[in-house]
Amino acid sequence: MAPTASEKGQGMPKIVNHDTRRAEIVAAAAQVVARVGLEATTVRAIAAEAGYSSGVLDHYFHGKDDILLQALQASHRGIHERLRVQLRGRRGLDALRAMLLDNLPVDPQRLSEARLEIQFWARSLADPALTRVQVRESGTFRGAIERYLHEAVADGVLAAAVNVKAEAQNLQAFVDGLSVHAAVDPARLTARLQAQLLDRELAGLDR
Amino acid sequence: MAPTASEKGQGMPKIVNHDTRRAEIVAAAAQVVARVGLEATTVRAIAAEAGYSSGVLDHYFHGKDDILLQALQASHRGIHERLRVQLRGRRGLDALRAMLLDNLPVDPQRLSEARLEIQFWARSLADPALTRVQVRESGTFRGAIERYLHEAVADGVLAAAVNVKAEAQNLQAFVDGLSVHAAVDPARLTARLQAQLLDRELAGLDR
Amino acid sequence: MAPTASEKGQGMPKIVNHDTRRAEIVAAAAQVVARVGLEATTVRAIAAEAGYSSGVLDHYFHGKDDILLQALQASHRGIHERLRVQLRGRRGLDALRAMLLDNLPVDPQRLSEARLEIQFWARSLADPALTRVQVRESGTFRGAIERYLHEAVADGVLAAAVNVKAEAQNLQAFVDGLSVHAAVDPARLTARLQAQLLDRELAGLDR
Amino acid sequence: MAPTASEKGQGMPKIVNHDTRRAEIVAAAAQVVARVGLEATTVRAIAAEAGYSSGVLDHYFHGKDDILLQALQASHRGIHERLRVQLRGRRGLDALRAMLLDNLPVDPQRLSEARLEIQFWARSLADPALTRVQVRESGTFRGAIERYLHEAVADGVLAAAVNVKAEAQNLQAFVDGLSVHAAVDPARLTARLQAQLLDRELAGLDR
DNA sequence: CATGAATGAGTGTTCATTCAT
DNA sequence: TATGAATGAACACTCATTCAT
Repeated sequence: MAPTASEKGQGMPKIVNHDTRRAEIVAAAAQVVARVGLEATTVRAIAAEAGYSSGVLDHYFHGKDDILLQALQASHRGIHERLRVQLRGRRGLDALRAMLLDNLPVDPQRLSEARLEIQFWARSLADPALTRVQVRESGTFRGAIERYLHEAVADGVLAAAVNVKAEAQNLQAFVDGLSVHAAVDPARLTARLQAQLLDRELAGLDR
Repeated sequence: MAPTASEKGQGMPKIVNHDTRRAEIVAAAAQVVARVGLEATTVRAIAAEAGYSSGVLDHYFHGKDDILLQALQASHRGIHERLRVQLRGRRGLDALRAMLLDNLPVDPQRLSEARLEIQFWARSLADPALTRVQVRESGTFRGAIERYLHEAVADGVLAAAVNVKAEAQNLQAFVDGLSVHAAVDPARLTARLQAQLLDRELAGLDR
Repeated sequence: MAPTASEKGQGMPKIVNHDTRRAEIVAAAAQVVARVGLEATTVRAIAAEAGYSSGVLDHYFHGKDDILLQALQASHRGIHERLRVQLRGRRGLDALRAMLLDNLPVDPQRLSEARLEIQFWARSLADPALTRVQVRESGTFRGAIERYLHEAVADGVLAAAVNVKAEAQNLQAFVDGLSVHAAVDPARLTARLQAQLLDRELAGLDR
Repeated sequence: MAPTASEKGQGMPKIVNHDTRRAEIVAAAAQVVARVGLEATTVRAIAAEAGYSSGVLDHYFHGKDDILLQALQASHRGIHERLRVQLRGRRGLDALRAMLLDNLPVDPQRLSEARLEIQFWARSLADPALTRVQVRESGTFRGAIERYLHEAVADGVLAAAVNVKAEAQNLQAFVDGLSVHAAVDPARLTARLQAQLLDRELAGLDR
């Protein structure tokens, strides 16, 4: 079988796929931000993480802010894609629990995502453009929670009197707050404990 | 006759109260951090906010990190003091609700505190010393929640079967998460809405 | 049948005329320099102007300085060629006026040449190799002025007492100075005004 | 006698005169530009020339462009001041000759000024802000020439029929053009020769 | 004690150059 | 031959820190 020339590390043809390279660097940037924080993230560190020299970034991005914003958005896209696959065919409280659990730092990958997100929360407080991105993302996520709650009501699992919008907001606040606590103190808030706390919070819905 | 040493511009050695001066500068630092974020906070901006030249900081602190850490701790002390006064003689769910509401960004002062806190969450993820401060503070706060929950159980307001530790953790997560959301999108999460959401969350305890 | 080697994208070795390609790129470089100045001229901009990728330059030049020097010399050659055609069969003051007028930025092409020249004046002050080029070129031009002045004397149009060398230098200084002024402030120094000023300057010769 | 503490190099009081320091650095910048050209002028070279570290510039200027523009304007101011002193009480052709001669690179100081000016001509072709500065300065200078020509007419030294505006423009073009030639080829255009050429040009006015 | 001038390391960014394809 | 990806040095600029006054 002929080897696929598009595989990484091969003697690549002179033309590289820009989107691929961009994704590579953006992933490296996300790693660095999650590891050392936004403040300590330098373009040199990103380039080194990606295995390139600092100059490469110039070919694929419009400066550092561009890279960082793309790193945030790539993280969001990754989460969305994971959820899309994971939640296919599921609905109501089942889907809701899965989605919320997926947003907790219960494993290294999700911890990394949470750490990244927290960094950008801080920055977005002083950056209107970033604020808009966060507000939109947050709204999308909350909308999904509301949808699943409505399904639960339709399925008769939840009382029709439930204030869906308020409960959705509270669940989102709970999950994001628990993410912070678990990110700051992972030894105490184990994956198992996080799941238990989530279930307890969801149990509060039956009223 | 005693000379008024507090007058400015004298040639004689000034007798200043170090703690007072430190507190002044630390308060200025907290203001700046809350306003522009940790990344954009410069020692010159802090000095200017306090009404001094940048060099003064050298006399009272061991560098920028020292100032910032003290700013965080001063914010914590301020909150504790406010709660001490506010909660005197109160107990159970009444005290719990008051304490949690005090921790939400429902007015400019509390919004400023929330903004400051979020900045330090981000930084503490990459700074072990800061992590310890945050874990301790967080534990103290959670301990207070647990105490009030125990009182509620003792008063018969809450069922004895309630898992106090878990509920305390969840309430803290909820409050911190809501703080972030309200800080990022204050237009949507008004003070009134925050209070309603808090009451709804507390209502979930009655089970 | 002979294959058309000039078609793009062929796998076979391309037969290109090096001198033609060089001339193409050099012309592009001259355009860029005239438009944005030497400081802002990048090899990528030159390549883009010529319709090639930046790497091509490597095949035809010994670095950026080589391209720029050739651009200057190409501009000089272009002017010489234009004059050769334009002045064929003319002599004395008639030829002199035509030559000097040709050196003023009275139309877009000549303005471009003037702008290019001014850029290189600046650079030649700090680059001995460039200085030599400029001194030689300047000398050639001044020699032509002197030749036409001699012809004018021979034709009895100019007094034999005229100091040809001095007048030639002054006319050249005048033309170059006016070129700068017209290049910097083209709105004020219109083509028409430049011609009038030149004629006035030439009128000063009748003494 | 008590030493004046404001003298340079002394153990200066903690307060330095900002204007003095600025002038110092601007003078250093002008030197560097005149010596190596605008392109090769770095802030580090300017700082080194002034005897400071690169960071000082931050205290006194709004970036490199600010320094360079001030260097140009300082050169202009220096020339104006020198002329003001030199031309006091003089008028007509006498003042005119003195002013024009002062603008030729007849000594190291004036050569330096000419070299600086030529650098900025080049840059102003691509920098509208700089163009405005140059056009204004050029206009002021030409206005002075016109004034002296008018005086010469009033004094009966020059024919009333003289087109003052045109002659002023031509004299300015001549002086600037000769400045370039002398700056590029100082060995050929000695101070003595420049003066002779200027006198010859001025002689052309008598018509 | 307070000042603010000065330092210099570190940053993001630009870009001529190289070279595998 | 032509490409454009990759390099890495050089740059302007920021800023915490130091310290003479």
